[in-house]
Amino acid sequence: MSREVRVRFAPSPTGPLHIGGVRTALYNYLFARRHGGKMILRIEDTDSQRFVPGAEEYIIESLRWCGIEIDEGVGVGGPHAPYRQSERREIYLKYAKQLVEAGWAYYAFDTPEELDALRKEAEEAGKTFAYNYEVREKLPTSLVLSHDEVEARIARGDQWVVRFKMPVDETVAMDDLIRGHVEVNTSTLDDKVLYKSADALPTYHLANIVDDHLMEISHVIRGEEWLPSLPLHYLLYRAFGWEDTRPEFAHLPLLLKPTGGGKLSKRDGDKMGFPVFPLFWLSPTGDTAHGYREDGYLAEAFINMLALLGWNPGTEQEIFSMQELIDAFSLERVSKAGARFQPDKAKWFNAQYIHHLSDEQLAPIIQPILKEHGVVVSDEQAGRVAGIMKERVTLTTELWDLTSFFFVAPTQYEEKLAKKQWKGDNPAMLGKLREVLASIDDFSKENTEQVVKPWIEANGYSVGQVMNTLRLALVGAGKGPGMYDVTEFIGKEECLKRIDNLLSNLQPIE
RNA sequence: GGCCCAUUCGUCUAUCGGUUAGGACGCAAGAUUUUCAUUCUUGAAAGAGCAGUUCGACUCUGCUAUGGGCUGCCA
Repeated sequence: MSREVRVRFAPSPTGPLHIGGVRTALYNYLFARRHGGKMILRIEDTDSQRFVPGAEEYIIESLRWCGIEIDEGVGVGGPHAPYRQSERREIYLKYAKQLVEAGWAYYAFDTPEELDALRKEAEEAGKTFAYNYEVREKLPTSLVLSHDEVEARIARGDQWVVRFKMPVDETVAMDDLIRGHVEVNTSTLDDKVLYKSADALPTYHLANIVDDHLMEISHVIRGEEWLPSLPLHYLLYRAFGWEDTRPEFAHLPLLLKPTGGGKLSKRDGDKMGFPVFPLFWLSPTGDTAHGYREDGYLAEAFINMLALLGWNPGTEQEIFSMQELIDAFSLERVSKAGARFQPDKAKWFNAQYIHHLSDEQLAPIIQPILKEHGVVVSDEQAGRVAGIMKERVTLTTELWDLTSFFFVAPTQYEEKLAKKQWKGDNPAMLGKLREVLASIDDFSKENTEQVVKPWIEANGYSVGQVMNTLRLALVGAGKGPGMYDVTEFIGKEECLKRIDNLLSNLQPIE
């Protein structure tokens, strides 16, 4: 009885995919994988006005980065190709006509300008204009025009649209996998446009139902903003006679702004200082937007964070690999209420992931950053440095500031630390420490510590005093790992050089 | 305005009629520490309101309030 699970992610290429869209794609993907089904990518480019070049490529690259694999669709092909709606035009016209012939839809000849005027008029009268059963027979449609007149108008090139003839006073009973049973009376609905002659393309509603049917989609998992059009979609399945294979629906809660009201929008990111897009975006008009990838997030952490925004496993586990998400995912555990997006939590997830990376995994992440700053070292060395510092990394973009002193001697000294350490006996003490270090042959951190520690005690210094003065010389600032990690990595020669630098370049404070 | 959806700590959430309402982020305090971090411990912090149903409601029902979505020849 249960058929093959086939889900689709169907974005419209009107700009970069934002994280709400990524989450929708992710839930579709998890559901498909969980049930051994197929994930389809369909591009819904039925709005010729809002098409943005590059958006489709951006969407595909984003999904790839996130690890969301497409089984069938744009970029991969498949048995139902083409998967771009603009390449399926003839299909929709045929179905639109079928609906008109069966009496489920009609031609309407109003112009957009005329409708705008009607809306304005209604608004001034304190009402809302709705193109519905109350007004459709007063407007120039095939419902009132003679057959010949309709034919003549079409033949002479008048612009027309096909509208759905919404039934009057009927209850549509629907079931949603997340929200349960929902009922709506059709009299509250209007006659939606299904097809427009102006660009010979369908609107979302028609294209969506036709393609989901043709592509044998079993489950439609999409954002809650589509819930209001679900009755229309149910009715369309009925009008086409496809009710027996109508997919099941699941409407996901929306992602809300971190503060204030409303759903997360594309502009929030730069305004509030966090990315709303997976990848950096450069629009054809030159506008740019931050992306998680370029801002230093790991795809796995990003996905983990997104997965838990609106879904939870019912256990206290928080860190999930993609495979673990697949194994644990179910639509029943998706919450109903909108989820406020929390940038801080995204950072926390990222830090967790970075902390658990091995030196070998860290190397390819830090290498490009080092190269950018002209540092050429082996993967082994790069990984080692990243490994030493990873516990204080939240975003990979911080890696350079955190590790630069391993490769580059300080050129200036942090005032706060200098004030605290570069006074009293400390300059003299550092001079003596230099001699001690100069006498050491094995600069491994264990050995250095073995030599220096007794020396500190024997001379009555405190560990903090010695280490922080040394830190001033080697790092130049009050940050970084244990000093023996630093001495070992930079080596004896560099170590002594940096001490000499400090000794000869900075006047003691006081 | 109309229609629809939702409502547990500041935020993400657990709970599916009987719990000291649990966890996580963030916040605060303490411990560790060689700086910065990390880590650990502890703490503050919640059932929108009002009626019902019930021996008993966070959980079920209704109303109100609040939030959100839709109301385009956009998706």
